[in-house]
Amino acid sequence: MKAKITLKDIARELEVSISTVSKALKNSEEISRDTKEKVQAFAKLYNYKPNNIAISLKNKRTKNIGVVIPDIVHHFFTTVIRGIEKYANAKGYNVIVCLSEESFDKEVINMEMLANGSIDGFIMSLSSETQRKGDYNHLKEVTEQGIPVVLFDRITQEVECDKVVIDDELGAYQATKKFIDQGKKKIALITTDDYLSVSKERTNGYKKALEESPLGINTDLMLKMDSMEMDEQAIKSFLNKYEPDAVLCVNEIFAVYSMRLVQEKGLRIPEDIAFIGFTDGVLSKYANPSLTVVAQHGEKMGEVSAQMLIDKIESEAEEETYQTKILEPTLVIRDSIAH
Amino acid sequence: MKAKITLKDIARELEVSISTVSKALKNSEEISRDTKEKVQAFAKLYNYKPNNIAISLKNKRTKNIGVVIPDIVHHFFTTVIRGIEKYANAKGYNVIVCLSEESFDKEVINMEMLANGSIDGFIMSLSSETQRKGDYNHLKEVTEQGIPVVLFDRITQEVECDKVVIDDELGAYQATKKFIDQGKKKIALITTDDYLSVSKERTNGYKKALEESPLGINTDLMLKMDSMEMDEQAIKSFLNKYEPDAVLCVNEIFAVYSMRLVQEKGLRIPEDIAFIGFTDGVLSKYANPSLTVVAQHGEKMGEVSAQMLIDKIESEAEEETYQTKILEPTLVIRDSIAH
DNA sequence: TATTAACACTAAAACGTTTTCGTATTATTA
DNA sequence: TAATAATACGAAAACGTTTTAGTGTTAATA
Repeated sequence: MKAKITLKDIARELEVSISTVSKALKNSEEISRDTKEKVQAFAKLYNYKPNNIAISLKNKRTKNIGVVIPDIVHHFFTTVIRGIEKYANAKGYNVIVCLSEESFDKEVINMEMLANGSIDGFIMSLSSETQRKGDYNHLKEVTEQGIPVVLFDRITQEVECDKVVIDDELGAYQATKKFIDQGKKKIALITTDDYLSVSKERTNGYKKALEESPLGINTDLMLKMDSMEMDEQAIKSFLNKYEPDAVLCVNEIFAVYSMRLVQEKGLRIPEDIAFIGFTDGVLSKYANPSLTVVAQHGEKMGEVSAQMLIDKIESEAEEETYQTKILEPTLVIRDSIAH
Repeated sequence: MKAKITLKDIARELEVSISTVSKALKNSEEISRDTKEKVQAFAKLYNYKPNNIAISLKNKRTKNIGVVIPDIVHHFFTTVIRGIEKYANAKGYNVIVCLSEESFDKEVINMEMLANGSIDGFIMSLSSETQRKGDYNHLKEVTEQGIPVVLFDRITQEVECDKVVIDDELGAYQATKKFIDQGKKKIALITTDDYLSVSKERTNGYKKALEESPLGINTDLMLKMDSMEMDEQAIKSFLNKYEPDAVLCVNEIFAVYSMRLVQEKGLRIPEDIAFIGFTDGVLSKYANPSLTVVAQHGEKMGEVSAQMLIDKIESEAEEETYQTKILEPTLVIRDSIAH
């Protein structure tokens, strides 16, 4: 086992001072060519690499980004992480991932753990419990300490920081409009409770499109699930009772499961009943029929978030100006609707 | 913006030395009750939290774990991360996630980046390129430095370290056996090239089961794809040409896609042709029909990996003894086979 | 020849902790 | 009363860097 070599070791071996070694490795003008060559050769030979922790302590920059998300076993979040990782890595940053598991307490604990010097900034999406409680003090404390934060997807207006969202309302609006244009008459919505910012937006878009149309809003056709978890029975009885000819679902799973239910009843997709979901994950692609979805471009979202955060981290200026970036969703047309 | 308070700040305010503050906060016997109360009250008031970086530098422990995986947009890896995160977090460790994107170079760069003090140990699964090249010097260097490594799932025997795998051979064996017992006669395998350790094991299990049966091995019935990526045409012509009555696939996607193909041809699942896949992800659960799979228990694998790693990190002893844990897969029976 | 400039290098502080060792003050014992 | 022990605290080193402010030597200038 060969331990890592330090500046001190090199200095001792070469009988120069630590500062000389440090400067020589940085190719400083102050050091003679001879010494530089000697030091650099030695460093290379013994594979010297500066200790990240020491550097972090010195310049109060860790080159780490903290990412706090509710759940990692979710295609959308997973693509966001990939986007963050891609951009951050290119900029020399590492990504520390913490999962809140939709719990307020875990979110708080994770943030506190990281806020004590471990990271230069946060990228996060709020847990459902946090959004339900509406308690954002942990976020406020962090921003007050001067640690930059970027919120994405599940955001709140109560914290002043950079934000990245997709236009969920627009996505739902476009999807609903599509149904209307295709002559669907009983357009249903399967969503979750409004405490999730995204569900709310999507519901708004759905309503808006219907309001603008001759169809108008029929609240009977709106099913609100208690959580993102599947309640198979609720969906089953809803579909049987109201027999919609089009269904917009706020995620993939609701949609795919609903498709299976109506297929078992002998209905044809999309002729008898059409489906559009949210999130362009594996499920949509490989479902039978494949599912038309409002794509959220998670990877793009991750990249944008990382870019905004790193810009803030690296900007000297202490500007207190924050922006919200709104990404446009796209409708990915597949076989669950006519085309 | 209120900056973080340090020991020095408290010492100055309270007109005591830094050491006194440090000890007081640790409730040291050396310090008088009066002073301790004073210091602790002050610290609480100003929300003092020790700086992680300084502590890391001091005791050469970062309480960070580096996780290097080929891809995060994969249900299996995602569940492993969750398992790691869960265990690590409970032990006070953070998880730094790096993606190799199946690239050897990225794997090397990521490891080098983290190995310079940022982490106390690695948990990783090899990129396909690394397995193909068979170059494990980056791993060897790290272990030689005394940094503990745990390899999971995609492992190699050429590096001495702890390992966690599921018994892929057994999983494939059991699945194939299931087909045989159900009277299937033309049992096909859709796999990838053997450079992936897991594909190899699974192929072995498939062969073993057939060898033991009257059916024997028919290499015509084994389709090797070039990579984990879908090649729809290859699968299509394979299924059309050999018309198997049972198919074992090394992942979900191959299976779900194949099921759709045969359904389009009018075959009934599982009567005419049955399917079993690997990885118990969302696809299997929501496919139509739902897919029987060999579950890999990713979360368990993550937990076990984290436990092995943290044990090594925290064990004083410099024992050079490594173990390989083999987890048993389970067959999750769903509608793609008779039952 | 005396002064200045250029060169090549070193000492030391700083980042924020922890910890060992030392010491002044008071209390206890012989 | 003198020696010793207990108490409560501080100084300083250490972790591995970076960087500022010197410093001694040689070369160039007046």
